[in-house]
Amino acid sequence: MHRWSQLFIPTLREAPADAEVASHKYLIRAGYIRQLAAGLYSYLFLGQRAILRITAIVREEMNRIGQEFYLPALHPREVWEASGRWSVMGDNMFRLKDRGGRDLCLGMTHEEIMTEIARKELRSYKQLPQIWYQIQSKFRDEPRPKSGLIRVRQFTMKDSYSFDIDAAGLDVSYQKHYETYRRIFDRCGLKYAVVEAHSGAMGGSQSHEFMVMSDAGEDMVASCSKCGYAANLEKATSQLAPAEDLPGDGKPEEVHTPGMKTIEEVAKFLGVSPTQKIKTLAYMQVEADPKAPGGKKTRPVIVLLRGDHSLNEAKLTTVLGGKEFRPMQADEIERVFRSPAGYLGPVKLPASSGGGDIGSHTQKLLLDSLPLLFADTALKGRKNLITGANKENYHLRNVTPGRDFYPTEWIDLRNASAEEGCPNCGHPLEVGKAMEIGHIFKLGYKYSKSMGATVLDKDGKEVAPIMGSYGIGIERILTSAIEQNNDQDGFWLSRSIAPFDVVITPTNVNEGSLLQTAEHIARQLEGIGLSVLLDDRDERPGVKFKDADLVGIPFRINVGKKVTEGKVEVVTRSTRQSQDANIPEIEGHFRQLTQS
RNA sequence: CGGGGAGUGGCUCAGCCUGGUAGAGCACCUGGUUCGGGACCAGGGGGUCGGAGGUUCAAAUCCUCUCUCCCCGACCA
Repeated sequence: MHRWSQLFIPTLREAPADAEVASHKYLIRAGYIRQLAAGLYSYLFLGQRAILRITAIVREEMNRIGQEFYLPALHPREVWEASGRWSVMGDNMFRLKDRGGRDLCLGMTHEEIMTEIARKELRSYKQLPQIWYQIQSKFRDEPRPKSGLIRVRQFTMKDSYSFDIDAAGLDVSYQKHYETYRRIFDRCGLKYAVVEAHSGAMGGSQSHEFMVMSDAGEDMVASCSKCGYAANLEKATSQLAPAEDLPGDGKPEEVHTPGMKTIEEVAKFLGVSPTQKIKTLAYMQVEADPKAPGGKKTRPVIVLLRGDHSLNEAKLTTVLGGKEFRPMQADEIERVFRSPAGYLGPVKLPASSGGGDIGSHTQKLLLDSLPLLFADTALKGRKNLITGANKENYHLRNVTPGRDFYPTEWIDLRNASAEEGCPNCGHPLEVGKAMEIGHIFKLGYKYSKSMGATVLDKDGKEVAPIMGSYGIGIERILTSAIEQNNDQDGFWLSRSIAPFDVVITPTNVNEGSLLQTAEHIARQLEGIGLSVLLDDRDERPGVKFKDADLVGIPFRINVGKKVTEGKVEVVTRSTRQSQDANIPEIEGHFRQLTQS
């Protein structure tokens, strides 16, 4: 048994001023962690015990489907050059040089290292499938570490990688992870949602995120309480109530809108709803091109949305095949639209397809740099809309898509929002903040092909294995548990991940009999496999109760006055329910408690 | 990187505007009284006021530069 008086559990009465979210405050106050620098934390005794219990669960479940490796955190540049990510990762990667001047980096993830092993060692389809995993530190030079352990620069990740001969095999590996993740998070006692995730530009056919709904989170999730639909807002879609069109059959005509630049101003001025307007957003796609001046090639990207909608940048990234984009600058807007911002619209705008006028000679020669015009599906089938006239102080009315302009593509580009209909069942969606604790991802051939990993298939042909990658943020299991289980006095963890199962609090250690009884109970409970923290400190009962409430241990036994009647109090931290138990029956009492 | 805030003992903070012997509460050490929800009394230890430079007879306080941390945004395979 562990005796509190001998341990280092530096609890704090007050939270440090710079802690904002519950998990940050309580991890510090409960003596789990201490900060070393921005985004870098030391895990003290209780914190490390909780982390160890979490990793034990993860390891146990992962061992059912995969094999644990241990990989270097320090990687040579060449491996990351091979996948192309040495440059892609930019400032997010910690980089250093060894004494010989060779470039190294600290691993942000381990796709490259695992694929390198596969490349060198896997020869035949007969060796597939493989699932390899590790539980290890990852390093990311975050632009802004925050919220205690939620976003940090060094953290522990369980990451696994699957190698299969074909897509059907990948489906199986993916499904195994899906189920394993559910088991892991269930065992950790978390309430979570599995959501469809944005899979990025590169070959990601399928991706799920495991999310804990929490205001401390950094993602937004749209969910339907009726049918269970849930998706990251980056990916979520919705059904819209039909919007009313303005009456008439007229052709586009200019209206004078002096100084009216925003959707709201124009709508109010003309007495229409923002839903009857087209919002025109001007972006510039940016691509590296050694031949172009400045090494960068740009192309205008124009996005049309219903006036009351907002652009989902993740969706636009997907449409652009992962290329970067940024808002157009004023001079670029003038050049493309021949109009200042505030009066932009798609009518008579040269674009890469559709029937609009193709402008000047030079533009024809630069087909490649013609603007891309994407229109959100919410505009499809609408008529008589209002939009900018590409002329200062003028807008156009009676604009009908498909007649007055022709988009390059109709595509879903808007953010779904609360109260819009679930795409599956139409029930109003809910949108809330969430913290990502796990992510499973079908990588496809990105790494095996770029790094040249191949095996021979049964026809003796060289083929690249198809890969998946699957991550769990170990610390985030702890932080999300605290975010969802805390009150004024502290937090409580599920027994599976708490540093101890039970804390025993003799109210006065100077009464020898109380301490002896507490020790006796401790030994008995350890006999049935519970881990016990005995608070043998010579402190007043109030202090010990406050600390016991603070540090996340799910059960407490008060050994006090009632010992004379042969009883102790058993308190369940989450509910604060207290029950008297006869000392000789304490084992049975706990057997029951810990089963439910 | 843009915007905002903060660095004074281990923690929370006052003092700064208006320059003049560094403070409080909690924590810690000693003794005593207490002992079921963060006790009380008495005594005590601990701070080059983030750092550098400057102004001044004199700087925690005024000026310049700089470092660090937090929050919002941008960013986030």
